[in-house]
Amino acid sequence: MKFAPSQRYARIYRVVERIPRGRVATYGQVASLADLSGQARQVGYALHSLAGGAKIPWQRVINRKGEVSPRAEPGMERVQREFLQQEGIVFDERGRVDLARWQWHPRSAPAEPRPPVNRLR
DNA sequence: TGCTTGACATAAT
DNA sequence: CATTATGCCAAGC
Repeated sequence: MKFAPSQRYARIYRVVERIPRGRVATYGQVASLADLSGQARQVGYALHSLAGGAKIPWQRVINRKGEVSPRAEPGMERVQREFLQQEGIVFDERGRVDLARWQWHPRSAPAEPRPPVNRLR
């Protein structure tokens, strides 16, 4: 499905807003949920254009490897990690999040292949 | 207008 | 694992 540029960002923001506290989603996942599958890059671009005053929980979107994506401003990367840690998300010694454990799985989402969930902690 | 970049993802090597 | 190539498309120059 293709959408007008103006609607693309709106759809992305709508999805990101639904990510609950203490969970994360990947760029590709957000793209899919916004009916923009395959356009993960646009998600990052959309969030980049916020980077400031918005009420959108941009910090909950990370990349597929479970890491906070590197930015132009190195400081922001650290800020994002701290935000997530405040929400209770745990980073391993390599600075990565275990997606199997922390990734958001919306119930109404179209089936997406995911690894078995380890409910330890 | 056309070319290059970039908060990405995936498959191939 | 890491590197490379390709698809995506909005912004910036």
